[in-house]
Amino acid sequence: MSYIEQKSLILNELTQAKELLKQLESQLDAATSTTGNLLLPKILSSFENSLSMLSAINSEGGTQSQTTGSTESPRSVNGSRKRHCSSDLLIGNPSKKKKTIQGWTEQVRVCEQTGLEGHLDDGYGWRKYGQKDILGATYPRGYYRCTHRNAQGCLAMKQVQRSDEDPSMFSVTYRGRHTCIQAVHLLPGQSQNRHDHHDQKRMKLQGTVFNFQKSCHDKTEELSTAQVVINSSSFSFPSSASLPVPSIEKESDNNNFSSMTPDNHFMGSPFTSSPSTSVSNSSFSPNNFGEGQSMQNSEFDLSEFTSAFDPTDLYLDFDFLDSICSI
DNA sequence: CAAATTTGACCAAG
DNA sequence: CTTGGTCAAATTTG
Repeated sequence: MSYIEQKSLILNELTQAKELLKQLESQLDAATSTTGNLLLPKILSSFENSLSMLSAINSEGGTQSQTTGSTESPRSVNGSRKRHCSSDLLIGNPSKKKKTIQGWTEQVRVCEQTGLEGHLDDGYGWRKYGQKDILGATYPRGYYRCTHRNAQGCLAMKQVQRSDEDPSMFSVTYRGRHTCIQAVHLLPGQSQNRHDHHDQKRMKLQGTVFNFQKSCHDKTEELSTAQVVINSSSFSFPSSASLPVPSIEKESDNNNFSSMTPDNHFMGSPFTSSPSTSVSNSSFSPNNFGEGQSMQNSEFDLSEFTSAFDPTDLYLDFDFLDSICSI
């Protein structure tokens, strides 16, 4: 079956499911189910987002599956490139191109419009390892990697860049997946905090407006951009965490927001809220750190993070879509 | 003291 | 050459 055929099938199914959801919504309205009414718009918007993003996927290229198929970067894990003795290393490993694009798994824009202390935490510890001025951008781009890179070989990274036109908006680009276990959050004393933290986050995200827009660039590594507009109007966050805050904010001369952290979930909220992380990543998500995946089945919050980052996976990560995948 | 950040230099790709 | 990404020494932070 060709890629295009699969795509149209999935589109059909999604559209149908969306219509069904609309019907369900109207029925629920009549029945006045308050809890359901909160969820339905989210689910609906997820469908619409999925549809738009799916149609954005290049039909013949299959760019996403390609890029994410090899999520792990080619760079050596031990990766030390020494400045002085680098020659032997590179000669010994000539095949490796070291960096390249291919790992971009998700790009999320986080915009905190009103909230000041909106401390969106993605639950991970990040260590900044670089900052660069980007051509055409007013603000520098910060480079972060997982704190546990050395300890656990976690290759997750992210880039944070403040938007030029709207300085209150950050563009966060994730690369790689977390294979680490965030020890902080597993501590008995703090696990409860983390739980609460999550709950707050979830509540917060209920007031979130999601605008998924296609970024139909010609670059193959470019993925659909999820624009997350967060109306954190009434939520104040205890800035309990000593989370790594991008240095951008420090140099913010003007901003009223003093502690904004451009963080987010890997998957954006409409997806994280579905506990159906049965992980339907059939073909993708080649995780070489097999032991790190043991958490999938048990911990709900962890399963959120271990889910695939490939948008393709994201969209198909619904239970009722599993059948479609098997087409 | 360790851990995180800053910052200029290095490196590959275009 | 320029540009974006990374390294690592120096510095800051807790």
